[in-house]
Amino acid sequence: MQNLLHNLNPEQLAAVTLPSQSALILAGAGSGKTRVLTTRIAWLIQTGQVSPAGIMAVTFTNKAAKEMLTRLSSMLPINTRGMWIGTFHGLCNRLLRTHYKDAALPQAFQILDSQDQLSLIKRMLKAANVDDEKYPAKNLMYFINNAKDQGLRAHAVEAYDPIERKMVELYELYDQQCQREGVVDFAELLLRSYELLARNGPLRHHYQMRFRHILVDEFQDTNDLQYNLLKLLAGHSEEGGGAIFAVGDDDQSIYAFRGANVGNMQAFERDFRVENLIKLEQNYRSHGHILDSANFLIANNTKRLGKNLRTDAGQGEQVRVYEASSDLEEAQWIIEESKSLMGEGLLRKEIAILYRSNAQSRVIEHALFAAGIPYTVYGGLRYFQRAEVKHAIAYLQLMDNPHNDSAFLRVVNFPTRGIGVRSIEQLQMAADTYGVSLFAAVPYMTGKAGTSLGNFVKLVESARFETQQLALPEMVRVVLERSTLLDFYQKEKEGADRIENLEQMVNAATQFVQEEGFGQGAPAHLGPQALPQAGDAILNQDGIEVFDSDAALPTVMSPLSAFLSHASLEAGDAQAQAGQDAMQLMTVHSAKGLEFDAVFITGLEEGLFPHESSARETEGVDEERRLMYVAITRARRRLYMSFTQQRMLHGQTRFNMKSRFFDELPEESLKWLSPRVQTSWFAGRKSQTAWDDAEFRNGTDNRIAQQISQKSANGNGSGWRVGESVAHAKFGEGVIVNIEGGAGAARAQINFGKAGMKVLDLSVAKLERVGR
DNA sequence: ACGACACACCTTTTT
DNA sequence: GGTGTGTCGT
Repeated sequence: MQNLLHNLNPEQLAAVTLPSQSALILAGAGSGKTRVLTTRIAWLIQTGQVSPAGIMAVTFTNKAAKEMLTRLSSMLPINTRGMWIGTFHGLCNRLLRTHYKDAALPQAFQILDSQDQLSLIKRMLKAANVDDEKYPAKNLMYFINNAKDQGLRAHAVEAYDPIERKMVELYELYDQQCQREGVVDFAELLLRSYELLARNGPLRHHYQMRFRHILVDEFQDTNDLQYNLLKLLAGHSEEGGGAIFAVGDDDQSIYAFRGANVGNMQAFERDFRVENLIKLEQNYRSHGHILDSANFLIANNTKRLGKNLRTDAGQGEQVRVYEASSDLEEAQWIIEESKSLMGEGLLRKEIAILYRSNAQSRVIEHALFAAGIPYTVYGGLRYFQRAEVKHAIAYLQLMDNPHNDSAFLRVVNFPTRGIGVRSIEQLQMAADTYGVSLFAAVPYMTGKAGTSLGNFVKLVESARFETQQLALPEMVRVVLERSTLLDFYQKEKEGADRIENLEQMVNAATQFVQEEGFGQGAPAHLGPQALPQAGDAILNQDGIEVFDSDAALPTVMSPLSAFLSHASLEAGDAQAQAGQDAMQLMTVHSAKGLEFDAVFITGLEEGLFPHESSARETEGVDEERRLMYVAITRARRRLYMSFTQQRMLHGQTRFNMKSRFFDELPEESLKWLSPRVQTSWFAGRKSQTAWDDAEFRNGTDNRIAQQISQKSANGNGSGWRVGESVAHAKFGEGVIVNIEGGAGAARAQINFGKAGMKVLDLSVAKLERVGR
């Protein structure tokens, strides 16, 4: 035990060893939050306060769950299998699989990912003859998911106008369709679990008694439904329910747009009468100037629980700020700075380039590519989302649950087998009239269409029959061949990668079977536990029946069903250029939870960061500021910030002012690098030794050349320059967007931000240069 | 059934 | 600017 608690600071130690009551841990960035969470679990078990089966730990991502399991098993020599550690969705899946009957789901229910959900909605709208101009599928999807995230079924949604009433109606229809197909969307996993526990007293009681300790990571990201589900699981303390150990950071709440409710932290304090609020403010990550910047900035937010990070590391270096003339030049600057960082011995993978929106990555990628620097971009297409993989999965889905219409439509004519849109239309009509799935409607079809559709059905059924006795990996292999997917891509010119991905699926299945214990022997159990396990309860009329051996697992769930839910819940990594030392490009959102020696925060401009669409909402800018806070706190030793005068976005050149966040940072922690470009772009360029002319001419983009001509055109007698920052007595600070007319009669269009866009006569208006 | 073209979209993301 | 989707013509 000494070992476990060794090296914890006083606050961490206090948190880890709290009594068995609900507690809120306010854990700042880099304060060792995961360590506290896992040590708490280990300590509870080691001191005999709880058995592994009494632990539930919830995270938001599979990555976080895995990390927790890995660390835990290195701390304790115990089988983590009895614990429920996983994502909200993963654990809800486990619950629903175990109690599928009570949840009114078919045993082989399948999970729709967002793509499938959207296609189901589109299909439904078409079948119901709904005007998709008036009710776009995406809006409806948003509407439905929002309602579900708040725990509302269609009948409970309040509609205030005819449009909303119709949406509610379609929501109801959607749920019916899902039920018919035996599929659930992501939000449904949670809502169905909530309803199951809310309605089923004995079951609720069972789990309340079982989970003595529920630990929640990133609590600030919970939505209303997740919070209510936790409340239900923990029960009231008077009833002797378990304790919730919530760890979160209100300053890092950046997911309000997807329903997260920071208010849950205060609600939790109130609802659970939290007596133990512990703040972890000791930061083990960043140097002083970086931390000062973060603290200074976030102090501008009201409505905080209040927290100030401190570090024992020295002040370190100042934050370096750079004003670029354009997005291209910004990219070039990043490359020069990175090169010198690497010259200092920094690994490429220790350098991160962050941006607010994905669209910004292109210019940077382009420049990195031209400079021959290896890089990886986060947020690409995941393994299980690739078209060819989804096709193969669809065949497997049909074998496990033929009523999944999304799967049916995806592959009924892929590879092509002469089943056209007409046949599908007819089949759809038949399915509608008889109220059955497309698969089940096939026997009603006659003629040529009937024959070809019948053959498809036969294909699926024979594949299912033939693979019944096979282990999952072999089953996958057979399906790849029987579906003729492999043949199809063999003939494709660019099919090599796709074939490789398909073959990769056999490996994925092998690995899955091993990790989840469907094979023989005791598995090394590290995967997130999305499945019912030995020790989980099944409730029947007589009471509670408990699995006592792994042998009981297959009766709850076939390996195939398990694998399919794994594929939906864990989309897999984006293309893993594993092991490669490459610079890291990502949005600020996806950087959350990561850390790097050096970080570039780019595009710090009004309208971009903070993003213009956030300015309208009252809470919007606060969330942008938290986002900036997250960005700053990613850096260990070196932090760079940049903004540009001119940027190409959505095919248009925009002139933005520097971000308001610069005014919220401590001046003494910033080091403004002198801009290369001020009065003359060309002169500025020439002074840069790093840019030789060859590089310039073969450069990343000939837009640079265009800029020169533009500059010289504008750099006429007016004395002012497009992109230049100016100050006006009444309108405040602004940026020159355009200059019209010649010397003497020049007028400038100026973006004053809050004061709006103005056109001023340069010979009259009193403008001052804002230079750095 | 497939390729060509027009058109709309464009903040952030996990499950 | 770029991508992805939808419709049309062959």
